[in-house]
Amino acid sequence: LSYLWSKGSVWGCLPNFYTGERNYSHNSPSEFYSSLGSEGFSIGDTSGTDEEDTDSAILYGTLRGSIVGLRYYTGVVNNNEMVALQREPNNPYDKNAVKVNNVNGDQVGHIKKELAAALAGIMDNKLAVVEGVVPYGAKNVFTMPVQMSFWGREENKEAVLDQLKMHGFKLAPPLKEYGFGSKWISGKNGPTYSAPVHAAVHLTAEQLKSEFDKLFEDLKEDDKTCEMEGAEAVGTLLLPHQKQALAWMVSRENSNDLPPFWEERNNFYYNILTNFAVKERPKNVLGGILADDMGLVKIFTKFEFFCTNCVCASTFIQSAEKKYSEDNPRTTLIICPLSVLSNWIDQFEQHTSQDFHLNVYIYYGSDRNKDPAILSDQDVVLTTYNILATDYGIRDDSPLHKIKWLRIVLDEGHTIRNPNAQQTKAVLSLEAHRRWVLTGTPIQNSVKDLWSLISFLKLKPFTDREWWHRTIQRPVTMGTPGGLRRLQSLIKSITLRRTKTSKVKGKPILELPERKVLIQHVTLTEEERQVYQSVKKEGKAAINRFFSEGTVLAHYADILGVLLRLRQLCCHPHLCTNTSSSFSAGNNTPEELRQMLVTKMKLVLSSGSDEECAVCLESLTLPVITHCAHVFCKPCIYEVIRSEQPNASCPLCRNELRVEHLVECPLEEELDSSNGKKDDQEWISSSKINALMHALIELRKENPTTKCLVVSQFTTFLSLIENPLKKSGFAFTRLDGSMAQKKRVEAIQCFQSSQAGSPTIMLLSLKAGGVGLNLTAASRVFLMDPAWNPAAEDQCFDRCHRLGQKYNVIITKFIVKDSVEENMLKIQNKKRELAAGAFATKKPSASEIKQTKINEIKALIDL
DNA sequence: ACCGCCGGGTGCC
DNA sequence: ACCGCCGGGTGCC
Repeated sequence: LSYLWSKGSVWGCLPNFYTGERNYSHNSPSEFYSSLGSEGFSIGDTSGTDEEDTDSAILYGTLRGSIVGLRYYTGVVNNNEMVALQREPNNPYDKNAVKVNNVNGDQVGHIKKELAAALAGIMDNKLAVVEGVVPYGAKNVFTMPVQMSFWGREENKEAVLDQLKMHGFKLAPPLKEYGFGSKWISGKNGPTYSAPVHAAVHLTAEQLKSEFDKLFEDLKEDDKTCEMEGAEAVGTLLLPHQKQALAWMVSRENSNDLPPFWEERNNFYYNILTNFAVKERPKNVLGGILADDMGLVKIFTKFEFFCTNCVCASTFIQSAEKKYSEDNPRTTLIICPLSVLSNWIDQFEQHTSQDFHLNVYIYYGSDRNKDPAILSDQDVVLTTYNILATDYGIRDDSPLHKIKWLRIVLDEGHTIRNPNAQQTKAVLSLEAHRRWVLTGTPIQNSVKDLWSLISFLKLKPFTDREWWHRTIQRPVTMGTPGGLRRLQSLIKSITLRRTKTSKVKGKPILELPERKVLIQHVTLTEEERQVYQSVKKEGKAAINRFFSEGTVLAHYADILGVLLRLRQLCCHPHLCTNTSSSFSAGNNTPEELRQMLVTKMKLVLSSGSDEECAVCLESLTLPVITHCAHVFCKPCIYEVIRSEQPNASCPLCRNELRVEHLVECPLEEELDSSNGKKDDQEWISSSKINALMHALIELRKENPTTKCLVVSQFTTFLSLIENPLKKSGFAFTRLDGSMAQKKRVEAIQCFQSSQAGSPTIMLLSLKAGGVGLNLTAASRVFLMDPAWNPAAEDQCFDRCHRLGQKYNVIITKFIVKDSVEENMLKIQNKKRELAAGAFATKKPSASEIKQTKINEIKALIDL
């Protein structure tokens, strides 16, 4: 039958199939694996094809086949061992070739050609994923049997069965025990049935979520309760749970244990999930995951750890006599989001003493030194995910990828949870002896989120997505018995989890005072209301027009602009100075067009709406704007253009896309929406300022030493608030994103001081500083304007509601009645519900994200 | 004998 | 591979 196949006559209905002209790429098994159902997928495509949706795959059935040509290859397998089936379209003898690899990636043989002819089309068209297990006969010299399972989406099932039938094959119903343990049900297929059953019952999202919550909390931490003193060189006192963490981390870095799921059996090392065996002892991860939601503890612990283990491992302090080399590197690479970079810098500065000094190089900014020799001569190199991805992605000159590091620390490690994001690829291709992940939320949406982290830790065999998926992810999401237990034992062996509610020896490690959130409604004056209503009326009319024209997405930036102006008007009339609307789309000069696009991009970036890149679905790396006014990461959109050439189109609106049309954001400028300050304008108050001042003065009467944070997203608003603070004699300080590092540290120290006369108020911009920012001197927070994302608010509140807070924390949110702010509160609540119930639900596609945003816009402006 | 049968050479895709 | 397949040697009983 195979000749029919290769002539393509049977497949006339499938375009571009086996014409012999197509360029096949050598997909690795994992690439193939992850791309199930993704052929033809394009972002923004609403046809329903879902990227990488391996979760919804069902088992079509199984088929027994044979692996031939064993004697030509070195790869060996055991009975019941899993094998990977991989297409080999460029095989000179048979373009249908399917090769068989063992878990280690060594080739075992090929699928017999008649069967390969049937599989090739199924695999190339991604109609099904075919997985193999060698049931027995592993010692055979020339051939061995292989039990294959076919997985795919429901709608492809018929096509798969048809194609197999055409080649004279028929699937047998699934074997229940497939892929688990060694209990194989006979080698015979028995009678065949026309309708294979689905393999397992799915857990409900709720069940999964509760199982998952338990996953981390149930860990028996017997081995994680030894304490260890910090190195003398670091003269900081450690709390008991910090000492425990330190001891655990040091032991992890010097671990001799077998990695999880490996056992020693008569001089071989067996992986009990895949049944793979090797002679050499598999290395354990030297490192692990610190899933710790206590920002401060985290900062200190990681620093203490760093220094202490440098001493313990004799890799640093006594290093003067030691020769560094590729095998004995010196440098720890720390990668973090930009928002916490300054915390790390602070930490290193604060802990530098005469006795203990680290060479820290901050690999950031356009003048960063790209000489690998310089970098590998540091003790610490600090950089951000964006810098790493930029170096790695666009030009091919990433010095960070030319060095084998002593240790890599990923701060906020969940940043890399998307395996397709540039940042993730850049991180996964770094080399190091020891690896750490710091994250408060190792699992954000589903088990999938863990793969990048596990892969980063180089835990075999999970670095290959096929084995991760077959042994962990699918058993968990399909609710296969034991699946969760597997995941739990994996997590347990490499993770230290401490939360605010964790207990050590029966005692909570942290007892935090209460935290209360109050909402204070504010009514605008008649005058303010008039301005607000007129701007709203105008904006609503424009947005209505966009809806009726169907151009909402094209005017996304304009709409954010309208909402921004309304939010500003709720705070103070002077915030809304940039009233020049960009609705006009006349015949502009290229320079005017460029300026307009830059303005739009800045608007999107500064609107506080947490824009994501629709390609990688992460926050924007090196934002660029297209001619159609959509903003993406530069590496992401370049990739889109490259892969779709010569005629690339915008992932969001399908308009023409060209590299030369992309406009970059002028870098590192302060992205404040309220530019063009008008200092000459006479100061006036506003309803919100009045409400704030009233509250502050009342508070001062009650207790003059109480310290407050006054938080806003608009730094200009903070400036306007300075005036009445001065007039009423308040001592205050200020912290916002535009301040130089030194000034920030000063402001924080000054505010945290308990000395008489120290400032009682800090004007704080919502996103200033990262998780590590410690403002526990404050026990009151006034949030002047609501944020789009409730998590941003919570993170801000946690800056004072954390270890070290002695008083109950009261947070007051000012919300203007009958305004966009009230609607924002509703959306916040929805987001909270969504976040709580979102576990195991599918990640929304780019178009779904935009649709959600459109719905939000409607709700916000009362449409 | 344009067969059958024998036994040696050979062997993935 | 203790197979299948190939192609050369061979040929009544």
